[in-house]
Amino acid sequence: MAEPKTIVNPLFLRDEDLRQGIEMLFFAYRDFTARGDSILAKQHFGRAHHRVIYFIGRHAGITVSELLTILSITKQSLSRVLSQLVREEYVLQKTGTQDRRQRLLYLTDKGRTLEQELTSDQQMRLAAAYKDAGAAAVEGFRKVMLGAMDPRSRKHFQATDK
Amino acid sequence: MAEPKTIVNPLFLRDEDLRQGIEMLFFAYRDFTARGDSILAKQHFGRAHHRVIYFIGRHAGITVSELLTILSITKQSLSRVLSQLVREEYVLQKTGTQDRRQRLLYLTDKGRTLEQELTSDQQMRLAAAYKDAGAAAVEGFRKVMLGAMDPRSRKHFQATDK
DNA sequence: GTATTTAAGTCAAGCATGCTGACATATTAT
DNA sequence: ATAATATGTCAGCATGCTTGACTTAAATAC
Repeated sequence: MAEPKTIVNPLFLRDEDLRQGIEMLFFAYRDFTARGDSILAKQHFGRAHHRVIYFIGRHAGITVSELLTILSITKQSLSRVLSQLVREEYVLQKTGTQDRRQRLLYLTDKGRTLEQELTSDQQMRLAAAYKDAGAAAVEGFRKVMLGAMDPRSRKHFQATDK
Repeated sequence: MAEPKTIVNPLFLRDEDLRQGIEMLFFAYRDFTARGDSILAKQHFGRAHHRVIYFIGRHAGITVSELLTILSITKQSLSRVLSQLVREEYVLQKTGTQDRRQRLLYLTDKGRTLEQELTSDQQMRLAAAYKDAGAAAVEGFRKVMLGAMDPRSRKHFQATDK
């Protein structure tokens, strides 16, 4: 306690404060995704399936390459997950009309049902946190989260904003 | 667009608002960990090594079972990572004095150097986000994050608080 | 109209992270 | 002496991500 061991303190923020922030991200993200993981495990799916289903649900008609960009993974990684979801009829592919090379992705009814099950759990969890924290806190949460992500990710929240 | 497809709207929070929150967690967490992942990949380590090094650095002398509790993984999963870190001299094990069954874990100098490299990147990132957002926003961020995690995780931030 | 680029898919191999189950050893507690 | 606890280990399995090398079909450029 006598000697501060960190000289790196650029903004009057203590090492301790920043470590708490780091840990909050770790614990919140882990706990936030745990329930979905266990739902998915029952149908032999993983978190990757959740992300794919989520973003197809969010952006119906998204192309494969757009999805790759959002997820920042390789097409080989996506391929295994996506082809499983198509094979088991959670996702439907339609050939693009403008560009017939594209495969536009949509959720089937079955896919939408699963998406809702997964997403609504996270929504309820977040809604409860938002409610407890209050509107001002939510605005602060959004500001910090936007600041913590890459500018490239931040763009997802600009056009989509209310 | 005529039919609202989500009836679940318990707190006057729109589906859209909650989805943005979900996505913010996804993007922020991913971007937040990406740099560390790439540093670790160079020494053939992964994110699991980071977490172990981080929490040993944070709680010098932590026991294996305490570490397992924090990380919420099995001892078999930890074992692989931990024994690597011990073998490559990032982590040092000392037999407990009170209970000689325990292995108290400490970072070596080499471990502390790596820990600093990994953590300082995240600290700088978070410090910048905190600074841009302002003190009130940081308090809001903390409130929401605490609300989003499990009560069990929340406990980590109670005793440790300023 | 041929050549190039682009969108998507596939095969193969490799590594990291997690899991379950089954034991083994040393030490502490009853 | 026996039981419980802390730690470690072996084996096997699923998942998720990677790089690299190709293929096919369609659009675009020259």
